[in-house]
Amino acid sequence: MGITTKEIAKLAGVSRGTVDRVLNNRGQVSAEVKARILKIVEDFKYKKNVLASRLAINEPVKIAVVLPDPNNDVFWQAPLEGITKVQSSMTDYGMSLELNLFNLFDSKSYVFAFQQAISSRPSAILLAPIFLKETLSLIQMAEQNGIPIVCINSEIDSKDVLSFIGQDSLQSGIIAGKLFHLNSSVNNQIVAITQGHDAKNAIHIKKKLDGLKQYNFENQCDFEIVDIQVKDFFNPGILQKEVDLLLSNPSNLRGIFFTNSRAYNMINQTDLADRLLNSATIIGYDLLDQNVELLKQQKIDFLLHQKPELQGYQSVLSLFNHFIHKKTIDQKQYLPIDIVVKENVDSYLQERDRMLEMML
Amino acid sequence: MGITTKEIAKLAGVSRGTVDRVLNNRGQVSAEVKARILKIVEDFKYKKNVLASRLAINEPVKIAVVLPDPNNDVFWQAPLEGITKVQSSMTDYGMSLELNLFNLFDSKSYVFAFQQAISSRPSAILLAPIFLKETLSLIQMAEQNGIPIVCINSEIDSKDVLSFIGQDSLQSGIIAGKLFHLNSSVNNQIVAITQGHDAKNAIHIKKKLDGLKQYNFENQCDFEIVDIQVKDFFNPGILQKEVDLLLSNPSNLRGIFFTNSRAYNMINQTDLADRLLNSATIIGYDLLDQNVELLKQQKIDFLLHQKPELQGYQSVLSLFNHFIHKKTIDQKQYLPIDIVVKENVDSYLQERDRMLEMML
DNA sequence: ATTTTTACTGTGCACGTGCACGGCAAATTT
DNA sequence: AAATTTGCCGTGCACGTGCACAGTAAAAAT
Repeated sequence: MGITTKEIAKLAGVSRGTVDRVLNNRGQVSAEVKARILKIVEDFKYKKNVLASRLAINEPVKIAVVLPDPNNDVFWQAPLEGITKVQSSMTDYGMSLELNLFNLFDSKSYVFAFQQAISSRPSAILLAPIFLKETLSLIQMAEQNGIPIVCINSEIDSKDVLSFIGQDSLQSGIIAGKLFHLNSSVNNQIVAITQGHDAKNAIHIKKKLDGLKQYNFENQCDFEIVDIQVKDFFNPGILQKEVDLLLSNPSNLRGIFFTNSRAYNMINQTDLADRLLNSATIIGYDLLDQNVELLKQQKIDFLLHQKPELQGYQSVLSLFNHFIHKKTIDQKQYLPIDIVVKENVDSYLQERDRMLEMML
Repeated sequence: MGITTKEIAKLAGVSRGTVDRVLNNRGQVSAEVKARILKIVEDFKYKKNVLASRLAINEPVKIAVVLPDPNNDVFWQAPLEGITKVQSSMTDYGMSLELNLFNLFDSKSYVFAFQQAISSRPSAILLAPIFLKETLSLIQMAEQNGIPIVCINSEIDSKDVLSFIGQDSLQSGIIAGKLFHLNSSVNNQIVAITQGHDAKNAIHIKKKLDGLKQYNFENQCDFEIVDIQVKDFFNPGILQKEVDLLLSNPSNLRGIFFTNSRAYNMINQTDLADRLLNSATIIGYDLLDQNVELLKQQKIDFLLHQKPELQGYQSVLSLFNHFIHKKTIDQKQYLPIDIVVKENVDSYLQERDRMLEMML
């Protein structure tokens, strides 16, 4: 295969130890010998054997994972699966994960989980920065302890973040606008439905709305975009009341934009779909089982896929490249914005399942 | 991290060699000792360290790659990049690639490349089965030599194929139908443009057409679907003549479906786009530079992305899992059918570039 | 002139697994 | 009873790299 340090040593007429010092910049080598060795390295395109290297180092890299508990919100099961599935292969390379789950609806538990993570002195923290305010100071704390942070799903503008892995939310809103635009109905009212809780904390949700408005503006669509904030997505009564309000006036409705992954809640717990009868375009997020079911029933027209498993996988892989392969990793890793319809949803589901199996 | 064979040996009161014989089913171990060892393996959930294992085996796995030369058709550059980029990481694991490129338009060179591949006695062959007739007997020949085959891009129905990695072409045609359907124009003529050369050999192109027709039928769209076979996609004169023919009669044109990746050829070398002025939906395949440019100029409305780099990457990864990790791999690995529009094309391009960097 | 420092370079063990070889009793054959 | 075979087990080297330690000259200091 490739040339080894031993062979380099023989060619250079020195011992392997000397070659090793040159390769790892550990000094203590005369200029001429160093040059001679580097020449050989160049000529024979020496690449270090990562297997042997990791085997020799044998010092574990611990990653602290700070994510919402999937028991509070199914969405977070996917990233977690992506992360844990890849774990088994990583242990060979000396990477281990430590989970610190928190309650999505309790900022206290968020802070606690984060502090717990820091105090375990990990090599890095893998974070879903749900609570905006609390996050910034916590990130600084990690920074002071020299612990790099990788964020997934929600984008945080901080230079102390090693990398963000997730979707470009603005662009995703723009796509939503485009999809509403494809429908050549004369109606021009678009209702964007947000969860009250999100509106406060999650900037990425706000960006989705901005994107929608931006598309509207740039393409002179003349859509009338109505923001609706629903306090409790799990309360059927409240949801039904919102639906009644929505459909009360003579219908000018062109589409509904669910900004989070809980479209299924409103559609399944109200008579929304029955009363609309495909007269409006419905767009939601994420391939949760219930959303997929509604997509196949044509009660949802488009799902925007955020590839949450891939977010988990890719974040771990990035840290792997950073720590093991010493590669530089991109500060922003925007995942593709997949447009999922009834006809291609199965292909995405298959990909997801296979990905979780194949992961190296 | 995990328990090692040495530790198992100590716990079982035997030497590491004995543990090794049990783990690798090499016999020569008394039943009681074997049971004792397996018990410990169970209890401590022993997992072999793949790094050390590969390092010790040190026997290369050679993969022969039989693909069209990208110089004949740009499309094939992408799979090749996916394959070669991952190569560097694979060498550590003892996998090496041997390229056998052939001329896309010359079946002789295809047969030659394949035979060349077989005679190099590789562990497996990675194949783009372009020429249908020739392929079947060649596959049998490989089978007789005990060389497994993985196919990409074009699906071959043969049980002698270890795995197919590519798109579900039928489903992809269905998606095209859906996209034409979104446009609520009254026009109902859809023109499918195929390259004469493809029509003869490539079953996956035929399947795309079948998919389009199937959508039309199942959703009672009443589209009039017209097949056009263009002999030479690289001859501007012929292309222009086809366009003139196409736009001669009073326009009932709803959309144009380019079944291969060469939409850019007809659009750039004729006045098609100027005369249509967005009155018809244009669908093409693949994110070639020129196609992307046309998408951004709104001269193409949708591109169906086949993720060719991923095809290359995933096929090598599958072989990796098969040979190194001894995993079973799926016989059909359908990639997702990505719907690419002006607004999300950049996200796909970014993903592509990043993928080629990140590959483990 | 002897010791100490400096500037290098070589040696050897470790990481975990694969595998060839050798050893050593007990069972079997001559 | 001696020789051979069989079944079972341990030892030791290899893979390629990291790293601690020892070693060896020449240069500098005493």
